[in-house]
Amino acid sequence: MFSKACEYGIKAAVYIAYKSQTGDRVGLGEIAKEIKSPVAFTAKVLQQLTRNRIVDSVRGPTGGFRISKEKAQRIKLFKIVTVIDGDSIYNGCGLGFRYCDENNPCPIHHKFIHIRSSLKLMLETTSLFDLSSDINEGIAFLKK
Amino acid sequence: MFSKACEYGIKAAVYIAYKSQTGDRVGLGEIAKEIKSPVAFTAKVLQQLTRNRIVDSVRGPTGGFRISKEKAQRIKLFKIVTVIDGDSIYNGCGLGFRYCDENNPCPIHHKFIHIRSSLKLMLETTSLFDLSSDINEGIAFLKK
DNA sequence: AAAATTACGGACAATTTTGTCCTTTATTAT
DNA sequence: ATAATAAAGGACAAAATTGTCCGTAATTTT
Repeated sequence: MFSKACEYGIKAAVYIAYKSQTGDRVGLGEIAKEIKSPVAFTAKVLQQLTRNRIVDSVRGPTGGFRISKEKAQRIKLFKIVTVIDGDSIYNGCGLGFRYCDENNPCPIHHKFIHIRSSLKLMLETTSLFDLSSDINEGIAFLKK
Repeated sequence: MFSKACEYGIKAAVYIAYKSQTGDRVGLGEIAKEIKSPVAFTAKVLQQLTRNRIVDSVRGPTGGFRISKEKAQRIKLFKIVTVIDGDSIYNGCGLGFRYCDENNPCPIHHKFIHIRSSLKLMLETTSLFDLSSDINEGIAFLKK
């Protein structure tokens, strides 16, 4: 479904949002450990998120990553997925055709359209804040 | 969503089902040309479909691939996808966790469960016959 | 000012996926 | 029987994705 990079990106962002509640920043090392991801690779993904202003980073001691509560509420999964994986998951044709639409549908176009739009809607309506709250309340987990 | 191999597999199977209506077999060359896929790579995919008895192949002159009408009605997309890509699309966790379920959900588990199950249902209920009929009637296309 | 810490960024390596080439095997037509 | 045809299958190659290493830049502490 999503690339590994995107999976790490989502997990990292959720963890950062979760830890940012106390106000202080989280370091790369802690993030990678908590979401069980390769450190250097996670660093690359976080760079993407930083460049796209999804997370906010500061170098040096006491530095690290952070996402304000307001931002966590505003940023939706949609944004992260689009930045890392592009729009093909929710916009692309199920069979990979470049030009596939209502007027020129591939064989599975109509079967797929509902699934893709509900996926898109879910991504568009799920905020980092929603997800980090679930971690907070012990409803969801980032490990195991 | 699906791998390239799986996309080619679905297209090839639909085309074979479509051409099998007249009774005669289709060769690899024609299939690859019609679905615009790399010939040798498509051959590998067709071998998988053949080994799993999704299509039926015969070597030598007048040989080629075929799918009987009965089989086209019986074979669902689900089978093809599972054989080529495995079950991770409809069974796997959205964030790639090995153990993610109702009792130990990842942050997006509940958001995803509906999408995954409707994808699975769609794959389970769409037969090759359905798809090839649409080609037949000019409702859907395999090219462009 | 110097040292320590942490993200940034470039280059490189491993793995997986995608794609090619060529020989072998089965089948049919001559 | 022999030649021709078409799929099967193994080995190899290219590209994309995933992952590592190491020096640089920014920031804070001493």
